[in-house]
Amino acid sequence: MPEGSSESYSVSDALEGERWFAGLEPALRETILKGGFIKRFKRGQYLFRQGDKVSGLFGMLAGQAHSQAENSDGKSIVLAVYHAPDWVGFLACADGRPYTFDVLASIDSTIFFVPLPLIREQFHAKSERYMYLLAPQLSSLRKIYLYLTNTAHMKAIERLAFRLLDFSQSPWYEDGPSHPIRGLSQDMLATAILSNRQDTNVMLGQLEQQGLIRKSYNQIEILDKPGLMQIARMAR
Amino acid sequence: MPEGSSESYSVSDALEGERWFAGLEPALRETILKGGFIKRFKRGQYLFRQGDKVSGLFGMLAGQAHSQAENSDGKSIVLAVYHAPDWVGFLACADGRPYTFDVLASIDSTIFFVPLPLIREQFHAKSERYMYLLAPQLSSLRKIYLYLTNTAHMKAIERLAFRLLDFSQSPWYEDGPSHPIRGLSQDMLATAILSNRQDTNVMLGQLEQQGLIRKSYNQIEILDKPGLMQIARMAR
DNA sequence: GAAGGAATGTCGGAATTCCGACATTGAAGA
DNA sequence: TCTTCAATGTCGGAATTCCGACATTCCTTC
Repeated sequence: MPEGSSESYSVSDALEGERWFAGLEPALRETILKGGFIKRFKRGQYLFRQGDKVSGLFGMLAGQAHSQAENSDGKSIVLAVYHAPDWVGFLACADGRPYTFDVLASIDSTIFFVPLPLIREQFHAKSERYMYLLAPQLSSLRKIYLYLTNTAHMKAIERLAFRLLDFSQSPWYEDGPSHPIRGLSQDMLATAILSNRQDTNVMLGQLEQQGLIRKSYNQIEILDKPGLMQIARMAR
Repeated sequence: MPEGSSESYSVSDALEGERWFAGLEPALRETILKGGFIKRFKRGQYLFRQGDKVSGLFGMLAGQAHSQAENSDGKSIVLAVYHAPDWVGFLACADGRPYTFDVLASIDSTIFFVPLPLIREQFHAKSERYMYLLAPQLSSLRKIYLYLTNTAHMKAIERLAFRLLDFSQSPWYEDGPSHPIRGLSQDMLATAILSNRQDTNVMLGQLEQQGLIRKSYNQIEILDKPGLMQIARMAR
């Protein structure tokens, strides 16, 4: 994937594949493409941090990012994983309040940045467009309720299967391709399923044994989505 | 608490105490009060069910309701508790999609019902007002992220303390009074903290021993909010 | 006010999760 | 290539959670 070119047509191509962006009016899309610019993030570099003032909206062009939040003990948990061409930062952009969690590049990434003033001008100021900014958040809320309900009575391995599917897809839509999960250690994955590093390591081994995933250093690939769904009790 | 009178001035008084409603323009408040009506629900009666088409917005006048959702095993978990003068049903009213969870009266309740057509006419059709409908949802989303982060590494008793505080207050705002939690069995409470009936029973006994709560049949009263907050690691 | 069902209280053993310790492997930089 | 540090793999005992079983208490209804 050539991620060197910054001509607007390639950015456009990358982002048109994303449902939210593709659903905007052509003129608005054009304005956004003209008003934003490409930023590169090294692995571990923050797009924004918990408590930061809103800076804008981020569109993943290549690479991968993830969100995490810290509790009062200083332990952090991974909340979601973003792949190209997902957009990141809707919540804070929608209500203007500070970001509620960190988002950082899981691996070196290329990201299209749309500054807040442009967002305000195009969405907030034109109230009929405000809902575009909010719709993804409402769907996100529904998804979280579903997550809470489904994982409530699950064993750790079921939560693991559930989360692997979750992390390999867009946080906003159910369907779409399964990306490999890159740049996340088993330790970080463990925080996302309310488990621990050691048990997560063993459970990943079991899933690999069954041919459902392939794991390597800082990376997990989904091989058998239906198989994982069955373990995650999305069937049964 | 006299809940017999249905004259509009008393409904108005009851609902004015709620921040969202109080924040609307006076004319809009008046329209809502005129366009809605009082409904009474017996304990266990549903306001709406998961999958139902949106019917409208519900304002608690007296009593208590709670939301719950069922997983694929048919086990349900309690998600939130609503006291007067909380409003219920924002999410579905906001995006028009079916309700994502059940809401039912925990005890006999008096509720002010605002039909969907009126909501559409007053909020959706006037796009500058649409954000009023959405703001509570965004705050709800932030709260859930906070919840996920905080409860991730907690022991059951800490989650219990956290949830007792949660359930005794409005789902939408941090501050406000601590209501007693009524009509919820220890079994139902257990589902909300990912624990089981037996252990929840013992833990409630411990909290009562410490003078933090008072429990009785189907009811729990918060006696020492700061004490519970400390256990819930909202201090420490 | 008696009967029936739901909710609470209590035990104890099984299953699961937690977590320190230590060896091994992989990646990045000098 | 060598060094260093992060990530993975593996054990085993401690702590916690799960859950069947059964007695008791409380509410509701007839």
